[in-house]
Amino acid sequence: MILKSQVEWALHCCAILAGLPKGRYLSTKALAELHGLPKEYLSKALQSLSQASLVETTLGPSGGYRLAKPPSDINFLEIVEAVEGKARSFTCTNIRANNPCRPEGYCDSKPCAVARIMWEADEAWRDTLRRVRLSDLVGTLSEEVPADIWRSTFEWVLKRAG
Amino acid sequence: MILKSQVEWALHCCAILAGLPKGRYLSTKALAELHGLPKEYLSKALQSLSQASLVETTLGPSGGYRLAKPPSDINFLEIVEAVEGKARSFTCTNIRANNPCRPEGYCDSKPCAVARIMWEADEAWRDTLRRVRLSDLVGTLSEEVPADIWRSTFEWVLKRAG
DNA sequence: GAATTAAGGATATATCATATCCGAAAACCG
DNA sequence: CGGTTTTCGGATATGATATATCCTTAATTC
Ligand code: FES
Ligand code: FES
Repeated sequence: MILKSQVEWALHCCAILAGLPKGRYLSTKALAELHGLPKEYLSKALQSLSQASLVETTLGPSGGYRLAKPPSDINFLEIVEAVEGKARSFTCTNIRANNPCRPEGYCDSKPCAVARIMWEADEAWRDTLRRVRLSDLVGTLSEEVPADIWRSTFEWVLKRAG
Repeated sequence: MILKSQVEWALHCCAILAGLPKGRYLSTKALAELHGLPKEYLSKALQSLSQASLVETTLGPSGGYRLAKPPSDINFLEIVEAVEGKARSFTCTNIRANNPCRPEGYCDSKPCAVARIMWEADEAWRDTLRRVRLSDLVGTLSEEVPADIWRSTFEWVLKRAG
């Protein structure tokens, strides 16, 4: 069970977009160059964010992506689910129904106890991600990333933002 | 990100093994038949449990598997990790290092804030699984599974336990 | 000695992640 | 208007992993 690398890409891209001045857009090309990623494939991740209404786009030169909501209104789970899907990590194939001792046509009233526990763990994972806002991440990064790198990065970004 | 179906198989098999009388073994063949699973492939999952020292085996006719510890000493996480591996679900490929604004040879002092949050969520998932013991599962099942099915299942099992 | 079993290696297949390419439509710019 | 730049979606190729089967070996029972 391994998350796709798109998750890392999407989260980092959102962190950059969160630092854009109001109304400006940043292109896939710039985001790919900044993170050293394949432009075409990163584009798929950004499309997922777009379909989830987390980012807005505009076409043409000076086009690209910007956040659709303020960073304090976006949490980690939304971003992760946008690229990874909302499906639970554990899927029950109902193997208990294969028990030869069951009466013919017996129907379970509840989901299996095993599945319920696995889903509870899944929910704990989602809860943790739901509690972290994109603005929290930006706050942490601005403290931890050395000031000169932080500043020059956004200079680099602004030079390319349409 | 999806767990393998072996996880469901392993958990259900452990629940059955937990109900075996002390010292008895149950074969792969019986476990596969009881759950309607491919014997050869289920065998791989049981081998994983064996390598994790969760179950013990013996060869020959009347051989098979039994728990290596009492059900109250085995938690869900041990079983899940035995078949699924202990690797974290999020892997950081350190894309921040590709930032062209970084000074040559700059070295990060901490793991990336993004990765730390994803790992925290992963840990919440593991914590939930760690807190549920195999004996808890057996307790729940014995309450929820209709008494006649529960009883006839273990009669079925005992008939095949070596 | 014959039958049964777990263990492990080799292999085949299906599904999914990763990656690239192309054409269409929209926006900007001269 | 025409050329350029951009997102978007579809098609396709490749690699890794999950799923599944087969076969050999060694241990155990009878
Ligand atoms: S039958 Fe699917 S988890 Fe129990
Ligand atoms: S560089 Fe990997 S999560 Fe930030």
